[in-house]
Amino acid sequence: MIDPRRLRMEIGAIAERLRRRGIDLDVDHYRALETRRKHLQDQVEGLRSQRRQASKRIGEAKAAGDDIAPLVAAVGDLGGRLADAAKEFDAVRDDLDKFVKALPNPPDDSVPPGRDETDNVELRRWQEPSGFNFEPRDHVSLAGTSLDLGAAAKIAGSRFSVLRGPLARLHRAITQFMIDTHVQEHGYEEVYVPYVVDRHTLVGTGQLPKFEEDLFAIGGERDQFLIPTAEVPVTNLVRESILDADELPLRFVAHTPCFRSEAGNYGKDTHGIFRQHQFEKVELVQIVHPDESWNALDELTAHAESILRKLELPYRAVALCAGDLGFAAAKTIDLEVWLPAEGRYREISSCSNFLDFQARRMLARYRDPQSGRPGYVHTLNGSGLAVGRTLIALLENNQDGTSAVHVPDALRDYMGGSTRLEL
RNA sequence: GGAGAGGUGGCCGAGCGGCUGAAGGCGCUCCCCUGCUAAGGGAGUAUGGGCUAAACACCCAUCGAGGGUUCGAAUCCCUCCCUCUCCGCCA
Repeated sequence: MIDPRRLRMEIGAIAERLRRRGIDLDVDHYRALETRRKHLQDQVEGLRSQRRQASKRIGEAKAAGDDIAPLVAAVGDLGGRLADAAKEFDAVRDDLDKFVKALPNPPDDSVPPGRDETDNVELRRWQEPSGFNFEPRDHVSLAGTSLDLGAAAKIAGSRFSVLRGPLARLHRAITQFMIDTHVQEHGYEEVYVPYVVDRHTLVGTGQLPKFEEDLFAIGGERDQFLIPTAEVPVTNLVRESILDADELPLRFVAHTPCFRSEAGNYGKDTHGIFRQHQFEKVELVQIVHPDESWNALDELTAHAESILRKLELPYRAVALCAGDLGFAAAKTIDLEVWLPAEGRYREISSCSNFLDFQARRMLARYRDPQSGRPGYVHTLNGSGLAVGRTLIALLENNQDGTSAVHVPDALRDYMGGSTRLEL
């Protein structure tokens, strides 16, 4: 959430920055709401103050044994006027709140301009894709009977998958390897969290109120949703709290399934398991001091990159342009892995700095030891990595023209010592 | 799912419908005293919002959440949520 005070004072500048995202902020609408808010708040608080004084006097008169009837009469319809004004004020405040909560995070100045992914800027590459002296097969072909999309469709519908035997094991091995690496080498604390969250939690990280159609609602009596990413429950761990400055940074790693309805993505990536309604992800989340978040973004991105390197997967890092940025992010670095069958790089991790945007929504603060006052923390997260997509990348990059794929050294211990996976 | 108890400030814990943003204690911060330690004395110590260039002051809100009664609600009524104990069921 954008700081309401800054919005009030520098709406023009903020509108300018949001324009980089392709957002046209309705400044007049905002100003009108804000003017009414100011007026009504003044009125409501004034009336409440009056009521308080009057009630206090009645109390004192009563204690003194005086007749309170005239005093009560003098209050008149103050209660009624207050109720009317309060109702109006609440409505305006709710409108304003909705308006502000629907505004995305303004891009950081370092974010490249552009409208969509074609304007993203490549930052670096690691290992050029190795050529094959045969036509590379895609992951569906390589997986063979270990990937049963038909069975998944039968029991759940499209965009779900069933993995069997060696493929299921590889999927699990990848997950364990990633968690262990982040815990042992990068200093993250492993957390296990609910896969179901309530509305309030999703507002905290920014999925709601704007993107409800992308989520899986539990339905029935319960106003709950399946998590679209571990970011949601894990970041909300610090919701409505004031942390000691020396507790920071908090670094969490969580492995969870992720559920996305992705209503707007029909017809996109329909082949194989690249884009699914349910997928697994190992997620990195950091809660940091506001001075540290840009450093933390570099570090977190490097942590995710180290997984790709250990798995010997060619990748590149890309800075998302302003128009391609997610709602809550001030800046995002995507990691894209090389997929030989597609002959291009595809997203496998997305590392973002949200600054205080989520913290403000969540009321996640820390105590500044200097001033003694609470300040908002900064939050970050990144996939480290998406498990299903890592699986795809491993199959496709490690094929050798046979029915088997090579298992990288990093995974060998997790695969019972196997160097090759027979599919 | 059934029965009961309870949700108050960082924690513990009071709180006749009015003077309670909230007693008291603990903790924490600062100061004094003390030749060290222990003890002691004093002051301070919620969050959000408004106002402000900003701060102070001031104003408003908040005692699980939401409604209601009342001139006035932490205190009364209703609904919901959560925690704990016992029983049942169960990975």
